[in-house]
Amino acid sequence: MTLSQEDLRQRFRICGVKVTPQRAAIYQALAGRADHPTAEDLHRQVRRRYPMISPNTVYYTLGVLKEAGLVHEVNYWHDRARFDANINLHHHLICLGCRRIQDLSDAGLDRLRVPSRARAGFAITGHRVEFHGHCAACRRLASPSARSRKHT
Amino acid sequence: MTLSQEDLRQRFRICGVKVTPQRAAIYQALAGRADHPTAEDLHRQVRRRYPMISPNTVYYTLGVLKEAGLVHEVNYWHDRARFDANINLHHHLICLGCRRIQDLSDAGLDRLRVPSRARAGFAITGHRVEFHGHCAACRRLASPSARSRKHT
DNA sequence: GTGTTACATAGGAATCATTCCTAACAAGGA
DNA sequence: TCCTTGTTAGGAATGATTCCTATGTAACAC
Repeated sequence: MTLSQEDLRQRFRICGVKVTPQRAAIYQALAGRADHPTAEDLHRQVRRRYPMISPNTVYYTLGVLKEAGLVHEVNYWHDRARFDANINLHHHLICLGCRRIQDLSDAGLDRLRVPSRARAGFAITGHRVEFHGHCAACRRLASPSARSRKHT
Repeated sequence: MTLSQEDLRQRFRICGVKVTPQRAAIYQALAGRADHPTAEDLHRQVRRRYPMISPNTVYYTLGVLKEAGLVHEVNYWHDRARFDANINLHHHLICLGCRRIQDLSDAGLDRLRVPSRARAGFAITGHRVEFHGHCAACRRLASPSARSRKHT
């Protein structure tokens, strides 16, 4: 899903993000893919057009775009593995403030189904719902600046 | 939720995992917490009892327990950040074989709610559903050994 | 036009979670 | 007791990401 240069400029302008050739290339590369590439994937791809582009610029740019809401990071907290001894089906409340993860059990959520035509040959073995928001403690602080700059 | 030593032994035996003091301590530490600690968190905690325990042992043990199904890793693919230019609410089909992530749009899933009493003061701002399974391509391979040893 | 400011970029070093490698160790069976 | 196999600790290696810094560049005054 490639964008016209003009659409891209406008989209960036609305979000207050300066347009540069590198940024446009990174965004276009991401928008043109149906999967969910890593920074390295994007770097490899963009490098074909801009051989001098550094991984650094890709990371920096993705940070800027994320901050501006133009792109999303698919996997929150990719930075460290987190473990759980509760192996029963359950779901998670993820606090965007303190990054803590609480368990949530809900029979309704356990029963989710999606129409098979939407799954395109995908054989589903399990699922999990994650809710994002702010826990009681973080809401009490009520300071918007408390939202960590990292990871959304 | 601490376990009696006997319960733990039995649980491990059922899954074919050898019991050692370190393993018991790591599992108990994990089972005793309501949040979802990292390997480092667990190491710090277990170290109070076993000052000589190495981070390495914690990683190795968590790997063994995960393999045996005694613990779960909460965040799949924590190892790399993955990005998405599609900022509309949508959900994901995650292939456990090739680790690819497909988008899934479904109005029903967009409307999920959980009973407020289950949320315990948590203010929800968004949610996302992830389905795990095997994509058409990986099913065609149909080789159970294709499931990567890493990351479940 | 020139200076100033602010942000972009590239390159290299640094960080840090995780894995790899290896040697010492422990338990169970022959 | 010897062998085998899996466990542990320590240290080195890896690799994604961040930090630091110098240079580049665009906009904006002066």
